Amino acid sequence: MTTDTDAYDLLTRRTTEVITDEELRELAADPEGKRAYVGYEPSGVLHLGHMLTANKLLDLQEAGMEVVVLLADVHAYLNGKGTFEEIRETGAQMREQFLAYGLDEDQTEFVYGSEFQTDEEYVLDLHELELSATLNRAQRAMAEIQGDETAKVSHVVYPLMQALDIEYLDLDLAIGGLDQRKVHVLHREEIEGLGYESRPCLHTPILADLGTGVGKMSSSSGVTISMEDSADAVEQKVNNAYCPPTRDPEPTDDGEDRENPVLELFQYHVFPRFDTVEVGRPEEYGGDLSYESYDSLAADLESGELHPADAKQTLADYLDELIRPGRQKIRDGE
RNA sequence: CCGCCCUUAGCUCAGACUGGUAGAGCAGCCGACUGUAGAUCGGCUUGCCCCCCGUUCAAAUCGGGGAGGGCGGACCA
Repeated sequence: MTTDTDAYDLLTRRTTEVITDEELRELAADPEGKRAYVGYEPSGVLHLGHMLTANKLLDLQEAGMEVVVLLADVHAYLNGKGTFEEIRETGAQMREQFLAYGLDEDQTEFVYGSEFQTDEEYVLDLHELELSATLNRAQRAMAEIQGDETAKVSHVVYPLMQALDIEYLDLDLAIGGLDQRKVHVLHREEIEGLGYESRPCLHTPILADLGTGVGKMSSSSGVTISMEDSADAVEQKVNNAYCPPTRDPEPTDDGEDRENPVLELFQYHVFPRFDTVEVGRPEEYGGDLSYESYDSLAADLESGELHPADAKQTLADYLDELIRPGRQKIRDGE
């Protein structure tokens, strides 16, 4: 049994933005049976970015909400990710990996976009949106998501469909990384013109690039950690990560903001899934440590009590544990 | 449909006018230094020069054809 404030806390913890706070509090007052979703373009392997929003889904399930995972095959197709056959297939793999990661099969509804996005009613609503939304607006919403750098007509249809999905999946809440922000705002501002009600949105952070702490960790340009990675690969990637002993690294010489990706991974991936974090440390450096919260670990890293090298070794071990079931599943599937 | 511009290393581009089988910066990799990474220093890798045909002893470079990409083509100024 949870109280209202507990539910609100569960829903909003480790998010960077709530739109709007008022609407979310209303939802948190009675979350039981309410529906939330995240949409993913099926891509080969589940990586840390997917898992980050999945962690939020786990929070929502804990609060009693129903969770819908949209396997956005039509969206992926519109974004030039391959043929429908290929996309559907990777969608099925993705579903398995989400389950292996820890989503409860009985509490999670997996839906392919193509199951409803070609219904006549949907398509006609889409056309209505095309009529009311501005090209410029749709393109800006799409800018962060778009794969192909040359804008196609499909790219501008894409965010409009997302706006509609939130209605057609009968949701009470939309979840997404902060890169989905403009799409969600588009939904909120345009959907009412069709006579529907806009929904609140919750945005998770975008993890910083592992190697530099600058910009976002991108799966396309290489260094993310995915379920395909071996324990050794995880260890190597983590060990190569940028990790000054602080939560707020100095900006680069070019003035770009930097994060500490190692701490981010502790905060958003390790602590949400483990109650305590044990650091195995050689006697010569002071012996083992144990943490029950992200803050205490981060504080020790800043004070020098916890050396980055030990933090990294620990992080690699825990990430590997998170990934292991999915990795096993991938191997069994081959 | 017509016109102009672009296409060379993973990325941004130089080299083309005055043919002699290719360069820089960044990235990447390796090593040194730090009990991590970064910074710093030292070293290293990489190319169907978009494709085809032609001229030539010799073509990234010149000529022709083609492909892909970008931009433009009412009026006003």
